[in-house]
Amino acid sequence: MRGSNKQKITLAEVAERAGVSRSAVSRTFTQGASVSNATRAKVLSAASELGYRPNLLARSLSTGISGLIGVVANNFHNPIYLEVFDLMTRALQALGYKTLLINLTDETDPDRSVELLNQYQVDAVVVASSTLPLGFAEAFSVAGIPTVHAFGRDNPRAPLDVVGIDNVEAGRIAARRLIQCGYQHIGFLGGPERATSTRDRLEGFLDVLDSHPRIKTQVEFAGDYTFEAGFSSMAGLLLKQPAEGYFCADDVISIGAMTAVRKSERGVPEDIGVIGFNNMEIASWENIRLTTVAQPLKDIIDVASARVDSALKAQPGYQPSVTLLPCTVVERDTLPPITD
Amino acid sequence: MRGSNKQKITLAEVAERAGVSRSAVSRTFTQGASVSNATRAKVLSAASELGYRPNLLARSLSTGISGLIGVVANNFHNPIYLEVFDLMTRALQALGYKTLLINLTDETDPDRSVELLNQYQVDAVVVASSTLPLGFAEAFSVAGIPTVHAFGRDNPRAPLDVVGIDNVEAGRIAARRLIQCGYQHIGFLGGPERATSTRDRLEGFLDVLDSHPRIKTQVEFAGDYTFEAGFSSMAGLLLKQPAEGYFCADDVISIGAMTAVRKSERGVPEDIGVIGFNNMEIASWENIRLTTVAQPLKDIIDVASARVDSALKAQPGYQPSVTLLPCTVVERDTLPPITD
DNA sequence: AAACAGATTGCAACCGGTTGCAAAAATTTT
DNA sequence: AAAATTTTTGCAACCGGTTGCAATCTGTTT
Repeated sequence: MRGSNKQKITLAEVAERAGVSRSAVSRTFTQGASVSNATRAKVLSAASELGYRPNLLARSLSTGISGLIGVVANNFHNPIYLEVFDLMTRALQALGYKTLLINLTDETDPDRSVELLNQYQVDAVVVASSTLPLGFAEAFSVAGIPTVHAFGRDNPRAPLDVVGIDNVEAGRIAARRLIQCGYQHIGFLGGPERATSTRDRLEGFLDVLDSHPRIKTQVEFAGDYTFEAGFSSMAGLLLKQPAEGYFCADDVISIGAMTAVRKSERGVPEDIGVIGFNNMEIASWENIRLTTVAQPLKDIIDVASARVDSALKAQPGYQPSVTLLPCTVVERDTLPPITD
Repeated sequence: MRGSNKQKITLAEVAERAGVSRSAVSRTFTQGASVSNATRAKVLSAASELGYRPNLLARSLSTGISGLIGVVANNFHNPIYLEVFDLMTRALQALGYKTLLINLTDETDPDRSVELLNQYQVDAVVVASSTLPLGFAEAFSVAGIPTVHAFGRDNPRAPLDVVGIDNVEAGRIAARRLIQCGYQHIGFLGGPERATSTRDRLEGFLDVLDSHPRIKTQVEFAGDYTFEAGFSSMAGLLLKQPAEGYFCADDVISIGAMTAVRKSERGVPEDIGVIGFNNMEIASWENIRLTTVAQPLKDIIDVASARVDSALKAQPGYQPSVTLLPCTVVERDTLPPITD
């Protein structure tokens, strides 16, 4: 007895059962269409007896609206993205959209992605990545797909909606916090050198340090957002002349770096202070307690999904905008307490 | 100059340009349809000049195949799911499917999910969760949607495709490994008590220990797959009479537990040994080096997606099957080396 | 009661594809 | 070269909805 394979019931069947036209049925299921209460009632009861559900794909054919939002990602190793997916799917679902999750890890050709998104008639796409080449978001936008770039940055080449953090300011915040510790030698241990997020943070970082000419600065890049990269970069630094405190590009890198420091018989924060980035869950663990710069994840997602929504309901004159949200430092135990 | 809003081009336009019928165009874009090379060539060139891409949603209307696979999840806090999503999207994409990611965190009513999946005409759904109530997978299957439950277990109530690990055997493996350490008092620090995965592992665990009546056993449940839960459960255990070695339900719980142990001035593995579960990336970190039971994530996903594929191409007599893959322990530094 | 406005309804065309069928064309057989 | 067969092609209907338009049905207004 293989499951009661429910036939899909269609509009026409409901119409017949309710003794009305197909239009009537359609209208009772579309917002703001004109149906009398009498027929609506007939239709509704027929529909529920039959268990009718409109076929949204068929509907999309006439309306041109699929309700599908492409969520494009290429970094499935940074744990914050799990939270991003959680928040994003829920936000989109709450607005009545569905998430088409596109993994671009293996993809290098923007046009192929455009094709893919187009074939599925996504209404919009949100690029959730700070590492995807800008060409992708650009290509989506040029192809006429409303695009919002979450965790992105202003891109003068293509005007598109951007929601992210102010990485330059984040770099400044970290630099100021390290200066507050009284350090005379401060290090920047960045992520991949080419990533714009890395470059922006470095810019802000150096910006602040420029006005403190006495403080020595050191700049280094971990190739990767991994423990291993943080560990080995720091191990290398320790062989030379390490700084007194480091701003690391990421919490995972920070933990790798801290592990290297401690392995060398030095203490964190006694000998070397560390401030991380992202405020991942792990940063709060009792055995880590990493002082770190937090990005307002939920806000970013909320703004991004609201932006999608309004881009879709937009008037012809819709202009994309860029929103950069501020970061905050969350104090824990890997920097010495502030000496004021 | 707002992006060159490409109009979508349709079959009809290509047909006109190529000077053939719409059917001819359709046929050149469908596998195994009958078109002469001559017309195929004409169509193809017209199509590429115009930049035509078939609208897959429209196609799905006639073919009844949407190419959409619902991936249903409800646990966005366990880092392994990030890897699951990565592997799953890539596997599905490689087979030509698209992933509709459905977040059921807030959902308690199976029927509503069925409705949602049905409205989008998903061809199949893979439930990627060991904690989603069985009623969901069951409801999908009953509604006639081919369902494969990844990370699930055999469910006698509804015959559906299951791919997961043998949790009972995993419990046995962990127990045997702890016994090898020569411990006379062994503990099971499980996840949520109601979860079937917890219960299955406990069953296997006790199964092995039953044949070692001299060994004392202790059973405790962390309410949650979190650091905090592991930490506080272990802290509680330490106040009483802790066992010599513990099998923890999860790597994160393990790390919480280890942290509690160390905070109490005891050593891991000298005083208390720990074996975890999942082999998450973090388990291999230099400062953790957790001995743990690994589940074959990639294999599970590969089998699950292959199962989806074959369920869709299946002959009428298709029978769902359950596949339970074996786990292996990966040795690191939180259990004393095996004394043989 | 007649004239009018507004609300409701069904018809039919359309969204962008697929596909059974019969006619036309190309190829093979006799 | 005619007949038989196979391949290719276009017509038209269909997938499951939506929607402009004109016709019908209400309820008002005078």
